[in-house]
Amino acid sequence: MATARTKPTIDTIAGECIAVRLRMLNRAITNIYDGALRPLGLKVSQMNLLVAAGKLGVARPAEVCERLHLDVSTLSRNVDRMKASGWLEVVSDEDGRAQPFQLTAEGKELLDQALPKWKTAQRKAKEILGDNGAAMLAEAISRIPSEL
Amino acid sequence: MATARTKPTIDTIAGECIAVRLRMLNRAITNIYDGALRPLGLKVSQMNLLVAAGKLGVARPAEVCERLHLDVSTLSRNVDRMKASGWLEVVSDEDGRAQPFQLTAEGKELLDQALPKWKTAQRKAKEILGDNGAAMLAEAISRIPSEL
DNA sequence: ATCAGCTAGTTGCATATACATATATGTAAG
DNA sequence: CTTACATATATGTATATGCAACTAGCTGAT
Repeated sequence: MATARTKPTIDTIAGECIAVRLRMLNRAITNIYDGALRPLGLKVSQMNLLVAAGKLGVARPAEVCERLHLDVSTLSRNVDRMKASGWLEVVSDEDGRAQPFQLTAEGKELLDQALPKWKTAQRKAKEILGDNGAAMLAEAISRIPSEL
Repeated sequence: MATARTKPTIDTIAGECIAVRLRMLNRAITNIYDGALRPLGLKVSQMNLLVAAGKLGVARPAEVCERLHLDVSTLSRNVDRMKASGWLEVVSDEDGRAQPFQLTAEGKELLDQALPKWKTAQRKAKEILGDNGAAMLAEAISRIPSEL
């Protein structure tokens, strides 16, 4: 049953686990942005994709996934919903397998409307993370091993 | 259409958004732990609850949620699955509304088996976050406003 | 021209997450 | 005691996430 060993196991993980803390912080921060964006019917995960599409102009799913460390199947369905909302549209491509997408005019407008809401959330997030925290995030991301 | 304003909006959010970065890091780190724990049929979110239950002895859902900044409805269903797996069990309580839970012997054993897998993942996570990053997480969490 | 293998996305399945709402129980005011 | 309110948890609905398996289209070697 190994019960005797369990207590130290619990203490070790509870006291040190990075995943537990990072996930907790992620929930709290995500809720702040989602709350701010809710009047627009937009979630921060979706705003993220609007920005990525805007940044790339024509966005290839595989490229977006690599940049965002996001599974392609996740992106596929998130893009579906956003196409249904009229914020993204597929662009035709030589390669018959490709499904590159871009912002629609509606998507652009939504992004502009999101900016003030985002600023409010961003300010709150900065209060929690501090300047060090924000800088650390960027550094840590640069150290994520690229897939394979 | 506000298209002229869209470009600066995109650049501002893409360059600075804390949520985008935190969520990206969260995905990457969560995948590391989930990958390490997969042979046990355990996810890091569930390990988190095993540890919380172990730490509290008898865990009241509301208390767990407050500590972990987790919605009660989320916890409710996560605990359901873990009861079904035989890792958690409900404890009887005076208050008829309460559904406090605790680790089963099986849950304790699973935690012990998880420890070496966790250590592997924790080492990889530390390489990404660094000591500063790990310390920052704890500080940031302490600054999350309590609900209400 | 063909077939084997690679690449790009999608679909099946399961879990995690949260808001809104519902249910059940406890508690206090009268 | 009954009613009104508060508390603890569960349920309805929707999105996000990732692994496995699948489909469709491209490419190169024979």
